[in-house]
Amino acid sequence: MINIDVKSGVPIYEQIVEGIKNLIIKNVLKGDEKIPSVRELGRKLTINPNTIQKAYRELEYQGYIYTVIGRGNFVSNQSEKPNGKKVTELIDQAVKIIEELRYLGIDKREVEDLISEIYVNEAGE
Amino acid sequence: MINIDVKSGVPIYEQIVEGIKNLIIKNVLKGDEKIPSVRELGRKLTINPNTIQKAYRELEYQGYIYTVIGRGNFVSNQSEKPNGKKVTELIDQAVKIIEELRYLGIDKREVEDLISEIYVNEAGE
Amino acid sequence: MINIDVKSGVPIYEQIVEGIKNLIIKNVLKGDEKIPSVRELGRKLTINPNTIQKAYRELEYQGYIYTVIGRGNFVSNQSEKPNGKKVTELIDQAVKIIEELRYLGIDKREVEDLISEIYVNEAGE
Amino acid sequence: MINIDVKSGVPIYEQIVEGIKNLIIKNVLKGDEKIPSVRELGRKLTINPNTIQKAYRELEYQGYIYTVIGRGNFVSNQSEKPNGKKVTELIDQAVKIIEELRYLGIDKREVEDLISEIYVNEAGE
DNA sequence: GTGGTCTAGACCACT
DNA sequence: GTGGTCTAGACCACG
Repeated sequence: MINIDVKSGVPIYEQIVEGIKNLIIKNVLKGDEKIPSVRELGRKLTINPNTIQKAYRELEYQGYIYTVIGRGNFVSNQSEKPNGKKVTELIDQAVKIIEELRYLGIDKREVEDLISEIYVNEAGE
Repeated sequence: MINIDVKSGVPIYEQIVEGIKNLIIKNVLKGDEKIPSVRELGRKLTINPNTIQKAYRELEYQGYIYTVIGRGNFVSNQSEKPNGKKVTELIDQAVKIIEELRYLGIDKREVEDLISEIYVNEAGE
Repeated sequence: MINIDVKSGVPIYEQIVEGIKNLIIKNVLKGDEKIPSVRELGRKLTINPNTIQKAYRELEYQGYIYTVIGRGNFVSNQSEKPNGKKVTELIDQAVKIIEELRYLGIDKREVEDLISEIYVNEAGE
Repeated sequence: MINIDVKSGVPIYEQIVEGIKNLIIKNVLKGDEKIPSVRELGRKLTINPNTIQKAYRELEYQGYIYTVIGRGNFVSNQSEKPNGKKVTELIDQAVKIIEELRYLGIDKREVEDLISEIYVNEAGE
């Protein structure tokens, strides 16, 4: 379910963070669902469990999962996540990227189409 | 014109890349305009010229500036920039961020307003 | 009467210790009063009796309850509790926390108000 | 400057966090001052640098230090620290401890004396 | 079996 | 030289 590219230069733990976050955002992993144990995922991806754990700890800090010692890691319920600062940061990032796209000749229409595609399933959740 | 924050955790050379790129995108620095020499910028920002050099090499690689040996570094003309891969990457990044914003409860309208703000000056350039 | 939050990261047995200790301190559970059996509390909180057992052993070690084999667990009388080391430890903890509060800008007045609130019912007990 | 007790049961990295935090709170380490590198402190305390780093990362999360890659770790300026949630948590902890002290027979006067001792140097900073 | 901590040792990126 | 990442392997606490 998660693809790791060790040659990409992106830290492995970060790829795992992005991968799991993506599964949560796409609603493949749902609230209170158990995610693989550090050892299990380590075996599957042939990655050291410590690296997985670093990823899981980061996900916990960001509010996407919670840990129950002795039982495993679970997806947080969205409603419990604190937003605020996080949203502001994301918006700043989005603005920077869209400004660059604009500079490179992508016009408003194309960007709006992108947005529409992302929000297309809005009713369906 | 460029603000460096050593405490941010972002590598200094990368902050310089982003800073200059931003000036180019915002059209403060125009095509074929000369940008400061590595030594000059190093003095101004009290940063090691090697770090500036690294940033300039990265900007050149990304197609934002070109170097004339013995004369200095200059802003590329937009038309000369290769798009393709770069645009695709940026779009991927944008999609990921907007998906996350959507997950965090930001609705379509708010994102569209953002886009409109960025593209507001489109005619005027 | 005791709230367990498995997501908090605090071991469950420790939450039970704190919960019961709190009921004793707040005088909800009084000296020589019987507390629920490990099985009974386990059923109520849907927690493994072994975990409750561990909590009770810890409470007994700390002097808050005593066990009569075959009869159950009972709240100790305050006068029977050994102080000394325990009090010293608690004071050390309190000092550390208040020093940190001071560093974070909380002034003496605010801390004193806190104390007053806690000791407000002193006469009435 | 920091005493580590490997037999205490308290994780080493946590003892380091507490130790450094204490030096900062007591103003022994001042704003923007460099703290020992992970390797240096590791050598001094004969502890693995990875463990030191874990402690430093935690201190960074808590806002007590900041890291400049390639240069080292530095004490944050107090004014830059965000408070809010942290203060509330500390107050909750303080209340619990003082309630327990009260139960164990420590009277209001003794606790107030403690506060006065902690705040005695207030003018001197 | 689960996560949490720790060590030893290695390699890389940043300045 | 500094921090950042990663591995391999070990031991402990929790439930």
